[in-house]
Amino acid sequence: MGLNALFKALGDETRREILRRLARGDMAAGEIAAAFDLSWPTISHHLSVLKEAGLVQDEKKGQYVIYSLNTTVFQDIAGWLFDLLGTITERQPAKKGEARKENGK
Amino acid sequence: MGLNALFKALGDETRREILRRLARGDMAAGEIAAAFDLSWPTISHHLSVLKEAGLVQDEKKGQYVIYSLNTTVFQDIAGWLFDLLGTITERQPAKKGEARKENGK
DNA sequence: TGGTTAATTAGATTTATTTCTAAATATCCC
DNA sequence: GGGATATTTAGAAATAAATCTAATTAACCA
Repeated sequence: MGLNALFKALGDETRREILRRLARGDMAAGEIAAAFDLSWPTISHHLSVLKEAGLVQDEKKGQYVIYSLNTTVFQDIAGWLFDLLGTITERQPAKKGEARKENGK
Repeated sequence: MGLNALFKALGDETRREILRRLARGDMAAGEIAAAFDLSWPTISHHLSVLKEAGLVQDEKKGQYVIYSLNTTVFQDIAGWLFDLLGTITERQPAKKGEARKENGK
């Protein structure tokens, strides 16, 4: 369920904002939490969703947990996008006014 | 909430499969429903989610409702992706082993 | 060791989402 | 018009998601 978790993770404004901040540089969990008007456990939960989706990584550094963006999964998104757009361009465009009735298989 | 609806819509396997089929060509609602092991109302609901997100369009054609992919919103996804990746490349890479402690504002 | 700071886990609550069946609406055709 | 087909709307049930407070775990420090 890679793409599912990925898109679900991205379908939340708070999580996208976390990613935007991590794009500027790595941050500790508490530093991230402080940037939002939400409780720490809530942010902690969002971070775990992002981590499950492969969008971020974490690394324990003493008493801190440093989060960083994992850019490799963006290839999955791009790949999915290209697949879909590729499929579109493959099909022959019907002539204007021509009816399509076949639905292949 | 454009991106929110967009990513949420994409976070469902059934809906992504609908998009994949529409990428091959326009289809009537019933034709789509027939391709899945789900009830018509369920598919109808998924179609409305996709429509809300701007991923598909519909057009009434006699007694049929023909759905088609709306490719323009993919620019939104690509734009969001590029923004994020752009932000990453903007930041100067820290030298190996060097600690980052600033968090900009 | 004991206190303080950092972060997560547990458990509960509220709100969304997915899915169904049944009913309603719209269009076609005779 | 009236029946048949296509699709959506209504309403309900089950599951998942977002959020909170309280409690727990982990690491530092004096």
